[in-house]
Amino acid sequence: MKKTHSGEPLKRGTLAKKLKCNLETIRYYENIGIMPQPMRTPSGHRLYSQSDQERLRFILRCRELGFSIEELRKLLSMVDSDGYTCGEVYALTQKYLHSVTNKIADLKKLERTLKAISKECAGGDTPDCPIIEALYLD
Amino acid sequence: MKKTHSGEPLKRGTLAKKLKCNLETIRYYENIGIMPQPMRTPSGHRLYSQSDQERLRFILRCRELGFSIEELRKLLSMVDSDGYTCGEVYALTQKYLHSVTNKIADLKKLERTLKAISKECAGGDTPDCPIIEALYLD
DNA sequence: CCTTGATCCTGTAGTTGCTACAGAGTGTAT
DNA sequence: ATACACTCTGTAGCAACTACAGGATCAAGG
Repeated sequence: MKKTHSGEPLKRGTLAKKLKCNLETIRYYENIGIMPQPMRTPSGHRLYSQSDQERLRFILRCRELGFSIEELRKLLSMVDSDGYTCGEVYALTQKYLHSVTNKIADLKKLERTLKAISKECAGGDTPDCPIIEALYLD
Repeated sequence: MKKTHSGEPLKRGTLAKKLKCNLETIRYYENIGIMPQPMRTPSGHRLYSQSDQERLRFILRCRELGFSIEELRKLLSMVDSDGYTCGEVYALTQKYLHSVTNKIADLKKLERTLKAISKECAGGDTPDCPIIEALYLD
């Protein structure tokens, strides 16, 4: 058992466990170019530095917040160029926030519809369910 | 120009236009077995009967409501067996309604987070955006 | 030192729910 | 007759992963 100092480079599996993501996801992010090619041990195993780890955490957080990979790419290119301004990031975030707000509205409408069509139906043993009818008929 | 009586079987393209879905989607639903194999003209063109049309509309509506294909399969198998009870349909609907309600809650949380991290940021010309920092740092 | 089992490597195929082609065969309007 | 729209088939592509196969390498126990 090796003692792990924090700040030490980690292998793929260890990093995946630490950040609670799938092992293959990390390689996937490398393939699509949003994670850098990490250092390798002499035998070819990947080694993720502290800053690699931070970048992955950033990516995972953004994904968790629901940013698409393309939106993430934009965000990352701002970060990478180090030439972003607050305004640019704000604009991207607001645009995304907007889509989230819209999605909520859509889902609420859907919720209302589902509640409405299932209200008639107490869930008894009878066939001729009003839910099916609501969906099936004109 | 041929006069179209309502109730007449339609070809794929016409049905797609009528129900406002993509042409290929109909064939896809046939391939995965949720639409029946329709009649064919002597030369092999698909012809959709009135009941085919109703079934497709049912499918499209359920999809629009966000039911997954698997959930839809269950719903359809109930309809097809004609042996469903109100209770079964109700259970499926409630389960799905639950997932919708959860999704709304998740998105609202996300909305709050996005608003919170973008509040600090007025959108000026300065680098060092608090949004990036909120996502990047520990 | 050697073996065993965990971990790593690569490339590729599968997932969901479509959508879009290519290349060939029809249908229809003028 | 010819042009053009439509249809047919199988297959490939999309997002964003996830899972595999078949092989190399590493770490720990005996």
